[in-house]
This record gives sequence, structure tokens and C-alpha cells, in this order.
Amino acid sequence: MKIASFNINGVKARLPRLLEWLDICEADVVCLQELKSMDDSFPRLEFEGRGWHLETHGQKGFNGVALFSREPLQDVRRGLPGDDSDEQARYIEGTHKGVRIACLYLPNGNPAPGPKYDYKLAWMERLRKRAAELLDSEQPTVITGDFNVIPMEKDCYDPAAWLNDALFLPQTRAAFQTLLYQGWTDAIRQIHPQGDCFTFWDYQRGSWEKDHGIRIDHFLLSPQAADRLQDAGIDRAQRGKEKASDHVPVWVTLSD
DNA sequence: ATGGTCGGCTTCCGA
Repeated sequence: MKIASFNINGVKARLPRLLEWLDICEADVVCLQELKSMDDSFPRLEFEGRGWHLETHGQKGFNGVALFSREPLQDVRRGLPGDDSDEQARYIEGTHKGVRIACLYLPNGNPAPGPKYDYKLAWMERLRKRAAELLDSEQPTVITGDFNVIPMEKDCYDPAAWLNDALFLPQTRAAFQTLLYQGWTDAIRQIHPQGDCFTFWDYQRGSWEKDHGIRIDHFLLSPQAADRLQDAGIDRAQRGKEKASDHVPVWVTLSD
């Protein structure tokens, strides 16, 4: 089973690139973030016509997550539990062939300190609680998406340049590490322990041309999923295409 | 060198 994740930075702006990539990605389930589309204006037919089943969770203008799958998903759940007043569309779960898959777009949090950073940390605490429930289920589970967390110094081109950024602050990294200590496996680092594994290059300052990237799109695998981990990778070439997203797809394969 | 560039129900905001 192949599961991919891709922050597309606007489904309508990315339509040709996304359709092209979906045709070659060979994924059974695709987790998408930053749809920037409401559900009732989502270009469903473009994807359904190519055989994808869609579960979207959008909002106007910003955020938005979706699960695309070759077979219909079971038990789809929208929204991260823990705050009924939170109206931002950043989380969706579904089950594919017994594997629970959570797709998230974790808050950016900049500028820090400030209310946006407080929201990020509160969201990560809610995620910790949901992740603990998922572990307790002992079902094979994958949490993936744009975490907006640079876990380690080697995950950015110039750590000093990111010291005061909400993606790299000690509290942010500690909250991510707390997730890992629960028992989750960082699948991309598991398969690629050395070297750059960048997944994002800013549109500004020629970041792609200079390879000034960061690793913020992750796959966390429960023990039951990690036992089945075969491979993981990053479709880096997507960043060099015309009208590319600022993120590239990441993926894992699990044995059946 | 406080710039630069995307996307969105755009004329600012979020990233």
C-alpha cells in the first residue's frame, strides 16, 4: 500500500500539476493540504473522472485538507477533536484496508510569540491527545501532512536563520518530539537517516535554485504500521516544474 | 541588501 502526502497550495492553481502527478504517483491514498477551496466549489469532477474517491474538508480562502483514494474510505472523520470553537479546516481521518490515515495541516504559528503561536501550541497539544487515542486503538495508523515543524538542525539549510521561527523554536520541536516519544516512527528519517530530506522551498529569494529548503512534511507511523514500513521518499522533482507548489509530495509504502 | 514571490471570492493577508 502506498500513501502519499502533498501540500498543494491551492487546488485550483495547482490543477494541471496535481492531475499530472496523480496519474503517475501510484498511490492508493493521497493526503492533500492547503486546498484553499470550499467543499462546494472543489473541482471534484476533474478527479472523480480519473477514478479517485474524494473526502474533502475545506473552508474559504485558506487551509483545507482532503483524502483521495482508489477505493472508498471507511469511518471518515473531519476536524481535530478537543476544541469545538475551532473552525479552521486542518484535519481529516479515514480508514483504507484497515489502516487508519490522518491528514493534517498544522498551524504555521508565525509570528512567534503571539496569538498565532499560542494557537499552534494548543493545536499540537490537541494532536498529542488524539495521537494517544490512535495508539491505544492498536490499529495500524499513519499521521501525515504538513506539520510546519523542522524537527532537527539537519532538516534546514541554515539553522541559524530559523532560530526565532515558529517552525523551529525549541517549544515547537519539543512538542513534535513528545509525539515521537509516544511511540511514533518518523518514517522518512527511518528510511533516510542521513542527508537533506527537504520537502519545502520558499517561493522567495531563489530558495529552490539555491536548495535552501526545509523538511516539514512528515509521516508518523504507529508501531503496527512501522512494522510494515517498506520504503519512503520525497518527489523532489515536482518542485522544479512550471507553476509548482512550494511543497513537494512525500510518500511511504507499507507491506500488505 | 528588511528585499523577494505566490494564491486567494485579492486591493491585504497568510505563507
